[in-house]
Amino acid sequence: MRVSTRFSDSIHLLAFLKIYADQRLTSDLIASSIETSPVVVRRLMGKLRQAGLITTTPGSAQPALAKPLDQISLLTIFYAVEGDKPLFAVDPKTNPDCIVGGNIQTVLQQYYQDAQTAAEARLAKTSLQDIVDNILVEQAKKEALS
Amino acid sequence: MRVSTRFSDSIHLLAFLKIYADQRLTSDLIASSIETSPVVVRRLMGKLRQAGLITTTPGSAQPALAKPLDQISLLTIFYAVEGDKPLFAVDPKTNPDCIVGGNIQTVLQQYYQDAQTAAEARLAKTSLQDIVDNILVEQAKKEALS
DNA sequence: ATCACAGTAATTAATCTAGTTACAGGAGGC
DNA sequence: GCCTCCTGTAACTAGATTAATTACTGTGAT
Repeated sequence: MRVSTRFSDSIHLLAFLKIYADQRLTSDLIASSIETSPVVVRRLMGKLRQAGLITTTPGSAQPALAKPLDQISLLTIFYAVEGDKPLFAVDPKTNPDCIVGGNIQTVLQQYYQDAQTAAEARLAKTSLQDIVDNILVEQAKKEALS
Repeated sequence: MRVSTRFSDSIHLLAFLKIYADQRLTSDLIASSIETSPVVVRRLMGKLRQAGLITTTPGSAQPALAKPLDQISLLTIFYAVEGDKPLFAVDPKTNPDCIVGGNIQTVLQQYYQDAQTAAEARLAKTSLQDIVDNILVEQAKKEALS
């Protein structure tokens, strides 16, 4: 698994805050939707809070989105919870006395960065609003069938 | 680390086969350039052979590229050694009875795939020829300075 | 004061990667 | 044939990362 489910779970969490805004948003309730533990949820919320995406109140179950949905992109969320690690890793330890080993890192770095940037540009195009909209559409489809 | 150094090391290995084609290409020699063990090199070569990128002879140190350099893209190599796993993981276990948990996987799947496809398109644009050319250019720069 | 909850550290278990050891079998020289 | 060097692989080990769990401190509301 390349990128941990932290990213996926964080999107889930933020969408949950919006769609169930009328509920008491305890970490327990959120955890039951993600099917994880409340501690994992609180840790995720900690990262999202540090990134300025949500506000929380210690002791009180009232997390809230800090920005409008359409101003939170998937890329913003990605950086909040996973952004410190590159998607593609360059082997940092190769033989500097070899023509290949001595130059491969420099060469790969640029191509890897290009590929990562292309993926990030895609993530930047999608907002949490798109995610929430799509979730509601999918839900409506299900209900139409039942 | 998202993508293991297998990818990076495989590119290294293939470039090495080209640049040092005049040497006895034992797994030991290649390993000394990547700074890993000969077994790791032979395992990588196994995957590259299965993918049709190189030919090898059991018992004899003569691995060779199976295609022209410009017909091997970074994407081909990526698939050969890492291609079975997505770059972004969707949490497979969420609560189906929740509007978010029940639909998030379907929704994220598409966006994740788009991001991965964008990265892959970038990798497809670069060939092993580009890598080898760049390595030789970098090496020439170093030699010019000394 | 009490109760429900957030925030967070520490530990555990599962998974993945890379490295190592070990060994079976092919290639080629003698 | 036999010896040596090599590939191909399996099995095991060590380290890193993730997610889950336990346990605790401290806040907010009643």
